[in-house]
Amino acid sequence: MYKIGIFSKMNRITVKTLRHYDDIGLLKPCHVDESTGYRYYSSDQLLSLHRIIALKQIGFSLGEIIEVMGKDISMDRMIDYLEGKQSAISKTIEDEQIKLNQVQSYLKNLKQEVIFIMHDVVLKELPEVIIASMRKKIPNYEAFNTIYPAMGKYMEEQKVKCATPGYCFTLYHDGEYKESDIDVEICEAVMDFAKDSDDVKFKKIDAVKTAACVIHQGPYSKIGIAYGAVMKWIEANGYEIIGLPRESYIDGIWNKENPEEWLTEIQIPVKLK
Amino acid sequence: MYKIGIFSKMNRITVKTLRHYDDIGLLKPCHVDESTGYRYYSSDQLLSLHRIIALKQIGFSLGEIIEVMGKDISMDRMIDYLEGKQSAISKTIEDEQIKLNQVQSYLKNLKQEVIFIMHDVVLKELPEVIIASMRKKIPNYEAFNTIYPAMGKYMEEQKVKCATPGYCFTLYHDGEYKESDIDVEICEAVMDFAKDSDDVKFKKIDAVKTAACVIHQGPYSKIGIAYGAVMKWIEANGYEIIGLPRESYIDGIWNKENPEEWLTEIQIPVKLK
DNA sequence: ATTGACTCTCCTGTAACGGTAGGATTTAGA
DNA sequence: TCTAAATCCTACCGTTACAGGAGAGTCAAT
Repeated sequence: MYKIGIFSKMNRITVKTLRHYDDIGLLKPCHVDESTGYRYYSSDQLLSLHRIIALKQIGFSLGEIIEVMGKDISMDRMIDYLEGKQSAISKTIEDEQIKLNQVQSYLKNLKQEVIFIMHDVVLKELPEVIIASMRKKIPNYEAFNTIYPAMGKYMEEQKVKCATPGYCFTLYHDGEYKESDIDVEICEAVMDFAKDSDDVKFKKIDAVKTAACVIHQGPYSKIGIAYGAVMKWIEANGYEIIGLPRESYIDGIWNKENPEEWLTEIQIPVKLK
Repeated sequence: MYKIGIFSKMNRITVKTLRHYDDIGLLKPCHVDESTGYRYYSSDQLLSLHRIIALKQIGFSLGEIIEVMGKDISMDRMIDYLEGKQSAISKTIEDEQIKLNQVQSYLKNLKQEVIFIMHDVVLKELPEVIIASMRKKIPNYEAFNTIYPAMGKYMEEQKVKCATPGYCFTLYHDGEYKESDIDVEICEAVMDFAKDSDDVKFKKIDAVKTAACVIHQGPYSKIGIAYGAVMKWIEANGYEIIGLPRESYIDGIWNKENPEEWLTEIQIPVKLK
């Protein structure tokens, strides 16, 4: 029969921890003095404690340890538990590996000192949405000024409600950068389907599990820098592009006078290579 | 100016989280209505939020994010931070890899069903201690009965105090298992140095950073099973032995009549290969 | 009897929110 | 214009596995 201090030293575990295990019912002392409340442990309990520590080392939570130690657990059940742990651990390793890549690409960027305005790349999910879309070949970028109003007008006529928050983006269908005859599709998230017109079509687009996103601040003429940053990031972090990039408009001519304040988010569907 | 709900949807982040960031001063809404307390965000803040999410994704704590975003942090400082993260992440990956190995070796054991009594292997540190030791060649295992009392007697004469908790163990110096002429060293942790005798020597032994430990319950004749279990574990988990195994006596003839209740801990200094 | 080493319970704090309660406000539809 | 639904607010508790500390009681040796 050992007092708590000595028992704690025998196992290189703190007194606090032993008391905690008592509190939660994981390891009750074999005897507690009624008048003083002193806890007394026996050497048998070293075995239990040993087991507890072993399970903790392989990532079991205390709750799980109570479960597997409390009742005589069947071997199959134990195997299930362990296999659960196995995949959980594998997952964390993968996740940490992804983080590590990201940190390293940040470091590389910072050290190269090429870009002073950092573009923070974030991975996020894009939900499924219903969109009104209009695909056109336009002669040049100026022509945006004509097609956006056209779609807006049609939607107003049809009393189509836009989604909240607004989500309005452009897809570029050309494989390459072009300055003329650009094949663009402008899209706006809506609440529900409506009648298609010759120009405006309604369709549902699937959710995107992972998209690499950056925000570009400033006029569209400088958006190339942001594109460059994401592309570099995607390359550096071992992802590949699996869909058309979206240019989502947050702030622009419609609500901000100063082009330096315009905000656009580039969203590129990706997956790990 | 967006209300919290819409702003949360724009970023796929919960309202709770935004309120939390407000509370801790990480991202204050650009305007708060004085009478209603309603929070209003501007699209500028998307940029900040984006950055916050990016930093979180690479493992920054909110506290750290406040630091790096609050004041204009120098690039060198940022590099320091990132390098810190880098090594932290590498460390977790290593640790998780170790866990994974352990889980897998458990699974292998369980599925083979060879051993029904599980031996839980625990890694722990062994502290530096001063010991009284007596190294002898003994003709057979029976002879332990003679040498232990001999050392005990000398220590009593010299009024040497044993350490608390008691730590008494045997080192086997033979490379191989032998049944006769066994080269053993019996050791007992003491409080301080004392005068050496011909037989009994005092010395300090270094701490062991990592030792693989199992507890064996039962008579010494069956301790081989426990040895087998640790050895197998060490092999399976990619460790190698870097010192003499210690057999530490917890319960034995001196306090338990029934040999089935005896407890012995095997401690083997190891390191990752 | 005193001192110092242990021990006890109880309370608070950690990180990053999630859940819920109870009440105020805004918006949409009738 | 009225009501109901949606949205918002603050405030408090719960999560994990303990650590730290306060204040008080206990034990062994001098």
